[in-house]
Amino acid sequence: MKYQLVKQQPAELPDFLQNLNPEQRKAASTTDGPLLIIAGAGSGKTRVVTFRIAYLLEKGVAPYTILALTFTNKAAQEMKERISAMVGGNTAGKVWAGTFHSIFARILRSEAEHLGYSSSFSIYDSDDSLSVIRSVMNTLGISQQQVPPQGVRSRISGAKNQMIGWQRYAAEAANILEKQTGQIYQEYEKRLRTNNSMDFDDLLLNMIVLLNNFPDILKKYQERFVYIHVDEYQDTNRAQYVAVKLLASGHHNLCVVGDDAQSIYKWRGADIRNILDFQKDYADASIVRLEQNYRSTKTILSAADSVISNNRKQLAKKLWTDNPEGSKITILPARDDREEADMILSSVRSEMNDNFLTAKDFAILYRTNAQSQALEDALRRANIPYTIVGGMSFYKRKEVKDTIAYLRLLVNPSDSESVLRVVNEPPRGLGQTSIQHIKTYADERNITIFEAFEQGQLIGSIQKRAGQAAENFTELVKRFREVKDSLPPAELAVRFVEATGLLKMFKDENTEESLDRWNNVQRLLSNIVEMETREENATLETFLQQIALVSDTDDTDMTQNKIALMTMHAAKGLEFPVVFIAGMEQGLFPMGRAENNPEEHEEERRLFYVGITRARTKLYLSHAERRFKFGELTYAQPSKFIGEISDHLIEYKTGNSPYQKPTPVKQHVVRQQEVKVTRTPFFDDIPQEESYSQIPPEPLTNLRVGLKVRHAQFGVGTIQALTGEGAKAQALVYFATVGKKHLMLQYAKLQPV
DNA sequence: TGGCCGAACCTGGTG
DNA sequence: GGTTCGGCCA
Repeated sequence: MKYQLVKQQPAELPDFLQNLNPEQRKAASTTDGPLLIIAGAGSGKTRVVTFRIAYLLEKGVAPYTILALTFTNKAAQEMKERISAMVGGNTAGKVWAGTFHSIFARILRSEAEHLGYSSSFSIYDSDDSLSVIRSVMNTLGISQQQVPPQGVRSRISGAKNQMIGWQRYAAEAANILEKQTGQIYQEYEKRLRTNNSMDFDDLLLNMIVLLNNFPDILKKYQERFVYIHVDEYQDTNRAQYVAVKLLASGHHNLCVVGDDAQSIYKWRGADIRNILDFQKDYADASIVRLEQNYRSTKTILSAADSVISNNRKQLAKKLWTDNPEGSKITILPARDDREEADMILSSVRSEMNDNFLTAKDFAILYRTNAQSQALEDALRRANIPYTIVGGMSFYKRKEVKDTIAYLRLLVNPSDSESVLRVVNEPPRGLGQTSIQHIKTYADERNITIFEAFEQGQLIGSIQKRAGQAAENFTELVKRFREVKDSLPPAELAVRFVEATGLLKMFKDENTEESLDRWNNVQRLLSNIVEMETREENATLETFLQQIALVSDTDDTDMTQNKIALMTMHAAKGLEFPVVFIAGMEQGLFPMGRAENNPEEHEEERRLFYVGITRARTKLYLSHAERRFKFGELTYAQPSKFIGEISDHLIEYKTGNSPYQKPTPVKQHVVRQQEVKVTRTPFFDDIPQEESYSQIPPEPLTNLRVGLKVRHAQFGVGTIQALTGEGAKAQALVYFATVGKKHLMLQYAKLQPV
């Protein structure tokens, strides 16, 4: 069988393709024409795509004619690194590999004039969009109580992802809410235009407008991108689908990779039909199925399979593995979120000791970011290193956003959002009233806010002092705009931010919080310095574009020896030896609102499938009888998803918690399955501190499992386990030279390295 | 104008 | 539990 396949393939296939299995090899070497790779979880998808690109490069294809689109920066990063490792950084660096948003932003940046933007357009993130929407609603006199701005934003974004403009949206509006949304949508678009700004959705939409309206440009990019790859194709939305189709209709060499079972982004417009209908769209498409899983044990894979088989819509495929049976899936039933965290930690501890694992071998996954709190507390108390992927983003902090807004002012004078954001930060004596008058003044004369500020003293409706303050502000910005191109970006940014008084304000306030903010601003500024050393022709514009498109999911360093905490969404594409999925409860996972909606319910199930298949050797599922939500104690039943896993794959860890069952809480307000009480009664009843912790105390040394240490005789090794106390304390250390050694700490004198 | 306080929202996930 | 917004007062 193997022989025959080798014979079928032309002999000139490079050696490195021999490292792939027959299907993988077929996928990597089928370079011409449309190709659909259905890649099950853990089937070596990224490997195949990178091998394919390496193969193309090997064949002499020019790197800058290869386009690879991903959804996350992380995926793009990984792809670039792997290609680099195979063909060298020089060639790899020229491949167009990046997220849809970043690649399109790059193209739009250079073609901006065609669309009536300047190339220094700002990119608004969802918070920026939201504040524009709020401001629009104020102008239109639409109450934010009656019409939640968040909902407006998601409806507008949804429309944009379906490529529905405000005209059509307004025309098709079926109820008052949609009519109002249409109104806001129209004004919102106008604002972004005059601000010379695009939101995330515009990056996709404007790309399509560009390709549709300018045949020359379409031709240019169709010719440039000879080989196009799209990762996670099941997650593409309408706009992405159309853009890809336009680009690929030149050379028809479109390779899409995806797994319908891992489609978890319907809520942001992903259309699963894009992958289901690929063969209809591209009649001559080849299809390759990657069904061998190299990641997980048979147990984990069967569990994933038994869960996903409850979904109806699926592409035919059957994952299998040669990996061992592995141990059963362990359920951790906890009384509350705190005990859940402790049970997870004690499992971490015993896995570390029994199987010589270190922190980086573990991931704790959850449905909502809010769940990280209890887990973090426990990890901190136990002194176990951890890292949070995603969550409250550094770039979403107020002080960081303010700094970014200041920097945007230097490059994009039309960006009124940014002007208004920082004009009184630090306080410059320009309150809401004055600003409202200046806005009116600007509207009447059809000038930008910034221009109105420049004429501050001429504005009759505001006080002299406010007018002066407005002018001073513009002077400050203009002073730095003038020197913008003669200073290196980092120096420009540092001096400008210094001059704004933002840093001084935080210093003067001198509270823990304000110093923290000061630090964050410094951290952002040092990012510019870093970029400057990394890229030769770095400008403030490129910096702003880069940070507009990064999320915190991306810049977490997963190589550090830390336990990773993240949502299951953020975990897609990753794998860990041991995975915990926390919060397996009805109403939390699956989420409450998915309960009565079959489609959403199936999406939740696919998310669970993604979560399960992150695990290589061991999976734990935990649930709590009650947990804090919005500062309130809520009760829930274990998730029905647990019941979808075949019984023989599961074992229960019995609740052997030494702490006493708390006295029943008084005054329940019962609604369906949930019981809510206020926080106080429950916590007053039980001792606050570690009395019920199952975690053994930390050894009193600076040594930790996972730590690299030097031994006089054996050299450098890694601590696999620590046992005993005082004079009996022992470490199990793995040395590259001599293998595992049990060492008495009082004699061995291990030095951390 | 700006600071303080309570109310109301939030948390469903990403670029 | 945190954050943001709006109202009230100095």
